[in-house]
Amino acid sequence: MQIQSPKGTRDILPSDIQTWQWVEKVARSVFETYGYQEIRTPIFESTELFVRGVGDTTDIVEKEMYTFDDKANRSITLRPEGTAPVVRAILQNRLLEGTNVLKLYYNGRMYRYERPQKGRFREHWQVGVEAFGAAGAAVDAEVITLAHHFYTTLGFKDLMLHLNTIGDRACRPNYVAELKAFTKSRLDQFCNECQGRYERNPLRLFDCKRGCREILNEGPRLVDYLCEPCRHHFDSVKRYLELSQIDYTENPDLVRGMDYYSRTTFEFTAGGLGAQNAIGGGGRYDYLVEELGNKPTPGIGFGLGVDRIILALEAQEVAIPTQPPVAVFIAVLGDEAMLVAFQLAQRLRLGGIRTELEHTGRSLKAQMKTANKLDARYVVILGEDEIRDETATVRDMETGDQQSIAFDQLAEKLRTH
RNA sequence: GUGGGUGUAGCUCAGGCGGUAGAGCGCUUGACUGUGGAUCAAGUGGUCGUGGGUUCAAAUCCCAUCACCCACCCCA
Repeated sequence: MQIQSPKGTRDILPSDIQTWQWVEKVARSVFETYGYQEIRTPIFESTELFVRGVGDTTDIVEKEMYTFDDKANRSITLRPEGTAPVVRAILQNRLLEGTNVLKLYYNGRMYRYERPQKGRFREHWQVGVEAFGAAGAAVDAEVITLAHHFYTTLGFKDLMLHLNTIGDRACRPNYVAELKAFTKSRLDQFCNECQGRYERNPLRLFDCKRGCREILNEGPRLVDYLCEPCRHHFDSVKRYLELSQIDYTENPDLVRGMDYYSRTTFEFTAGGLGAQNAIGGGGRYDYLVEELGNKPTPGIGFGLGVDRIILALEAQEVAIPTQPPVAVFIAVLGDEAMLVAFQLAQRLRLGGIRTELEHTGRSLKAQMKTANKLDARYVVILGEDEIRDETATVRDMETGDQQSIAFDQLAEKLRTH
């Protein structure tokens, strides 16, 4: 039996790599434009970080983590998300000390033990940003603007922004209590799963894709329970977005999967992805730093799924800038020519020209075919005549023109093209 | 964890009423003794996912198993 990659993992092949590199390049470039610096954290962490950070009643922690004991019986978990590790890192390295606002971005693989489907993998790539130290609504809007900037730079056509607020410590408990009371009186009308949600995390009732959501239309609305500061914060975020001319839909159902969120939550969805259509999301987490043992520090961030973004770009047929793998192909005829070709190739490469040469000694016709398939702009032909005259025959594959160029001028001539 | 679908050549897929395995693309070679993209021709290529059963005979029927895909759950 052939050994296969583990379920839910996959190889990113050379034929796809330019798309990946492009998405990563755009992310870096946009994030740095907004003043973010990269941070890299370990791919595994102490299990406790996620239990405390993400929340022990969340699905991620309850059933989706890759957790194991190391040889010294420490409980280790492959990171399922990026925010908690970043918070751990800034606390451990005292990055908040002496800093006003700290802006970081990351790019890495995340691990969740879930049943794979379209746009969902056990190993997936996320890029994200985190901003610490600013409590004002302008930062919320800035992060959302950054995300929007990123998606539109990539060329997304079919993009939607969903926006919500989930209140804070002052007002959310009141609302949750009302919601529970409302739900309890008609619990028998809810599906089995929602009855479980009622126990564990009532806000998740809004996630139900069956009929239960209907029942809640009659129930209490979070917007009616927001405290004054939360209401004002939300209004400000919306005003900033309107100033930036970013369209959004208020979506009161948007409750995110981690316990650490407060106030603003948002999510971007894209067409062409099937059921898993969220290509990024985030929110404010003003209590997370405190939860992980430091003095209270406001924070907000968002993460985007690279795998899904690439699927959506393909579905939306967005053109991706690519370059041919080689610029110059050296066609070689005979063993003598090979000795010369090897040296010439090295000279071109030292000159920064992407160069490939024939390694299997086929007919010139076959070599031309290969050069064509590689989309090389030039073919340098080396046979007996060329060796004798120390002059290469250079063919422009676009125009079909051919000329003779002395060996010692080759690098310079080809570079200027 | 639950449901449905699919596994045949490197890739995309036919064949399915049991009777020695097919196409297109790719790759190699040739038509064109040192010149690509087009055309034509020849060649290359498969323990028909795996194991078992029925049968004179199984890619085809039956059972089991594995893998992948899609959906639920949840999320990126």
